[in-house]
Amino acid sequence: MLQVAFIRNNPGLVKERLAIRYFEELSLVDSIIALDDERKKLQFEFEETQSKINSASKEIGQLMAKGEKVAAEKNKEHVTALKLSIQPINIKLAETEKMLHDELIQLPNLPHTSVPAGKTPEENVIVREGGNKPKLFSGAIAHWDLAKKYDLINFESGNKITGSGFPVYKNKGAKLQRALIQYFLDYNTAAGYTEYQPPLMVNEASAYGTGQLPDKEGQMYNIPVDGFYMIPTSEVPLTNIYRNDIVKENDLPIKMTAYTPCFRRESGSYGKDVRGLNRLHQFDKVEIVQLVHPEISYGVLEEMVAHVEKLLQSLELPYRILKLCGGDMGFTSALTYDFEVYSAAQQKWLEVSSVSNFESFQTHRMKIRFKDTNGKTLPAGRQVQLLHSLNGSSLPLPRIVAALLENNQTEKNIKLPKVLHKYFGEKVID
RNA sequence: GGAGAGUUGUCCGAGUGGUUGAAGGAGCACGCCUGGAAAGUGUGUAUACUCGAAAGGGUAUCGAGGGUUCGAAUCCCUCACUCUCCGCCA
Repeated sequence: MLQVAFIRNNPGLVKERLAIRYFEELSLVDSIIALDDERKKLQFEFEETQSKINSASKEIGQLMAKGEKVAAEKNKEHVTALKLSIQPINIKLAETEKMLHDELIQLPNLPHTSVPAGKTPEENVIVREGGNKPKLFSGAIAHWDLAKKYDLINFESGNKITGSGFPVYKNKGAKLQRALIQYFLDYNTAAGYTEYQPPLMVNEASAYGTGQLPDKEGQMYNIPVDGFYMIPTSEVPLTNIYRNDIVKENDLPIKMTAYTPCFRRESGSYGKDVRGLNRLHQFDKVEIVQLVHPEISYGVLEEMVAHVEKLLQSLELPYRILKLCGGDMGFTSALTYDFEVYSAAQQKWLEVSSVSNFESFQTHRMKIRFKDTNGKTLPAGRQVQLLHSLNGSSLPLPRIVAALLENNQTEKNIKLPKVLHKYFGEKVID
C-alpha cells in the first residue's frame, strides 16, 4: 500500500508512474488526496472535542474527591452535551477513513524508473540469456510422456484422489523431488538465508499483508470454517513472520528461505498451458525472501537475480531473464525480473521465478519497520522506518523437472546435471 | 472436545473505576564521576495519527473487537492466544 503522505506530496509523480503500468483509475489519486483532506479536518475536529471531554471528566474526578457534588453534576451535563455533539463527527470520520482506505488499496505499487512501459508480456525486455538449447533426437517426447515412460509421475491417480492439477510423484520421480528440494535449500542457506518451515495455511491478516487479499482472493483455496487460506507461496507466511515488528538495524538484512507446497486455484487456466507439470494446483517450491534497509534494496534485487541465475546455471538449463514491463508486473511490485527456462520437447519457455522488489508496499501494510540505531539524537518518530521487502523463487519444482526431463532425455534414459548426482544418488533416471 | 488460570511498555513486574502512557526493578542510550573500567550518580528510553515554522501540544493504544460509565488497564460480552488438569491422538 502506498503512503498517503507520499501521494500528497507527489501527486504528479504518482500518476506518471502509475501510467507506466497502464493503470487506468488515475482519478483515484486526486480522490484520495481530497478524502485525506476531509479526514484530517474531521479528525482535528473530533480530537479537539474529545480533548475537552477528557479534561472535563478529569475535573469531575477532582470535584468528587473534594466533595463538591453539585459542581460535579453540572460538569457531567456539560460532558454529556459534548458527547452528543461529537457523535456525528465520529461517524463521519469513520466513514471517511473507510472510503480513503478502500481507495488506497486499489492503487498498485509504483514502478521503478527503470521499468519499461508496456501493456502485455510481449513488451517485456529480455535482459540476457544463458545456457544452450539442447538438440533433441528425433523421437524426443514431452515430459508428461517421459513421466509415464519411466513411471515418475501418475497424473491419473491424482485426478482420482483429488482432481486435476494434483499429480502423484512416484519412484524416481518422488526421489527427484526430494533431491531438488534438498539441493535448493542447501544452495540458499549457503548464501546466508535462514531456513524456515512455516504454516501452510494462513489467516486473513497474513493474506492481506502480502497483498493476496483483497486482490487475488479467487486464486487462493480457503477454509471458511476456520477463516484460513492455503498459501499460494511461502512468501506469505515468511514475510508475515515480521508483521507488526520493529527490528534493530543491526539485525538487517533478514534473509529467509523455505520449502513449502503451494496451492493455487488457477481459475481460468485451461488447455495446453496446463498440460503435465506446466501449471498445477499444488506444487512444491523453495522461496527466498529478504527484508532490507531501503537504501540498498535495488542492489539486493540484483544480488538475488544473480543468485537465482547461478542456480539455474548449475542445473545446466537454458534460461533467459526478462525485465517485466509496467503492464505485466504484479500489483505489489516495483520492479520484477522473470526467469524462464526452455523446455526443449515442448519448445516452450516456462516461467520459473519472479524476483521482485516491493519496496515498502508490503511492509507498509504489515508495519514491518526498523529502528535506526545510528541516529540516537534524532527527533522521536524519525528513527523508525519501513523496511523494503523482496522475494523470488529459488526454485519451483515442477517446471524445473519438466525442463530437466525434456532437455536431458536420450533414447534410453534421462541424464541428470552433475550438481544433482550427489543429492539424487544416481546420475541418470532409467 | 471439557474444566480452570492467565495475556500490562525491550524484559520482569505493580495496578479492581478518577491528573496511569501507565509505580518499581532490570536492560539500553547519553552525561557526571574514574588514569581506565566496575560501582555510584543524573537524565532519557513505545507506536500510529494529528496541530504547529519551531518549541511544544492533542487523540488513540495495557491480547483483539464491542459494551456500561461523566470517566476503564481496572466492570460486562465476544473472539484469539498461553498455561494447568481431564479426554482424544500422529
